[in-house]
Amino acid sequence: MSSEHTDEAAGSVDFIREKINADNATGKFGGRVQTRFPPEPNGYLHIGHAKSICLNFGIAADYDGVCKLRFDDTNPEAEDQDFVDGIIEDVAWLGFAPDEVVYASDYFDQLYAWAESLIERGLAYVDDQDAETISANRGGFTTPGVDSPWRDRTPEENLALFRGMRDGEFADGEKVLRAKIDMNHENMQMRDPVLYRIRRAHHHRTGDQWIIYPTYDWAHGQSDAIEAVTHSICTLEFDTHRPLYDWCLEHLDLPHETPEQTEFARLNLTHTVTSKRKLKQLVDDGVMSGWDDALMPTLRGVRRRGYPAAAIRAFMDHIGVAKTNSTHDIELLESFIRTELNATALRRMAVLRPLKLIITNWPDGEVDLREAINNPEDDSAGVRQVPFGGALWIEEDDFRLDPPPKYYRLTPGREVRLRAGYFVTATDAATDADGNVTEVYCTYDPATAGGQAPDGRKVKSTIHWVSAAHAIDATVNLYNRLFTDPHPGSGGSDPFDSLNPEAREAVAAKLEPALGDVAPGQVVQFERLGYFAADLDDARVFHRTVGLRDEWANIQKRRQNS
RNA sequence: UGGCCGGUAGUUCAAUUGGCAGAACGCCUGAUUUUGGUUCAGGAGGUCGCAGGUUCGAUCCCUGCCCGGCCAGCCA
Repeated sequence: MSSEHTDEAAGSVDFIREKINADNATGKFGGRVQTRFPPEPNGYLHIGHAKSICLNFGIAADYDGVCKLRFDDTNPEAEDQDFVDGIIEDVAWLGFAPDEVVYASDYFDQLYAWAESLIERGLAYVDDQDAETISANRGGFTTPGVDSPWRDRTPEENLALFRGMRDGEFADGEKVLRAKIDMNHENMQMRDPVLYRIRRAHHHRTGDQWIIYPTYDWAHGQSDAIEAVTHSICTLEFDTHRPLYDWCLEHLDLPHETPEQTEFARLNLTHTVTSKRKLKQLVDDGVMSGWDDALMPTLRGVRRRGYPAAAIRAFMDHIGVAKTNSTHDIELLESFIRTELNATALRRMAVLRPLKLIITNWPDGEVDLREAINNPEDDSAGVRQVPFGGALWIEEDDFRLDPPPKYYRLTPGREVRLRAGYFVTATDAATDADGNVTEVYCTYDPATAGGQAPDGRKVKSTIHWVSAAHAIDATVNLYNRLFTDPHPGSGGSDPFDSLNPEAREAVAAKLEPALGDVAPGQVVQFERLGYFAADLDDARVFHRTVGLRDEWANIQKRRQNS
């Protein structure tokens, strides 16, 4: 069986695995473990779903069990095949292989048959009240509900009516099938919940075969039971549905042991939203170019953005699972992204805000090839040649006419290292009418080729550069927090009020020639700047995955605050 | 307003029948470094939601209260 989560550190497993261990100890499911990941195909998966995916597939792997991907497609109105295909893709991208891809709609026949059996047992009835009336008669938290006038129809009458619903004898919304439980139950879910409704909508899989569709409550537990799921793991908001989940299964003849539902807290992240509804709105409103916009917290979005699947998995492993409502700092996720990318990403040089640096004593027209290390964390990544000349692009930020305290970079009279190149000393700078630096002049020391002085003298900093004569032009998309509020929508506010107007910025960057060569989606480190992903479709576009930790930024922030 | 679920460093999670409150990320200091990155060493940071009670001893057990989340769709 497994190592990582079961025996490694007894007592440090999460409460769900603890429960599974307990079930295995009593032989409740004969030692069998089966889970499922059950998305509704009405949108694409987001980072919050990744927690559930890792949990369900992770548990199955840990216990040598089974985990299927099941589409909860009981509401045809919002669902479609594109979402199904996208979700299958996303799960695979995250690194999981479902034992099988199944659909709640596969079980429509069985679900229907079970509904008839419930009717025969006098436990369900057809209600003629309309939706508003049903809602009004449900009562409130402190007031009892009111029985429907149709609650006591005979099984025969109910059966005939239910078949009529199925056969198209009634209009949409004219009748529903309800469980007959208790209109006075303290749990609102138990006040005769709706089991079937009439909806003349085209279903992405069953087409027009059905005009009645089961509700979540009538479909979910039964689907679990049909598939022989043992541990049905869902999010906290289904907690009040658990008695209903159990009630349904209790009154049917099941092919397997009764599955048990366990709820855990969904993943929230600061400065973003993990709600399909809100993400859909961002797409519909045109704030995002699509579900796969690199700013979207969707799996497709973060993939375009360059988040490695392995880093997401490591993050999910780290945060664990509990019942405490929680919002993780998005910085924690980013630290996992950096850890993964630091080990794997090739280093390259790119200048995001180019400033011309002229080496005044460089031999006219000469081009030098400098050897640069591809990844200091990984010797096997090798080296590359980078062309060097008398005119270079350097980062605007790397030169100051008037350096603030603790500024180590280029400034008149100071010597710095050009990475893998030479030591240079700034001599002068040209400025425009507003005093902005337009060009910097320097001299280089030919004896420092490769970046080291034979006399052993040191420099305080190393800066990156790109040869002006060889630079590739590219668009680099910089991203900031999607929402300025760490908790968008907190305190009853409209989450969209805190949409960050500066969430994206595109700059015209200069890249070293080797960057002409990256594969679509490949993530590289632009030295001293961060990790950047080549766009999936356009080789001349890069997306900032995440910046490097930036101590200089911290120093400046501190100075500002003091 | 009733019920259910929660409340432990800034954040998220740990703490094996009641026994000196820990980790990760973030922050700070130092070392290393041809990335102000990485790595390494150290540091600051807690009224265990509050108040009572039981006990030699309570984050843990009991009672009351406070705060947060969820539930009154023919969404899932």
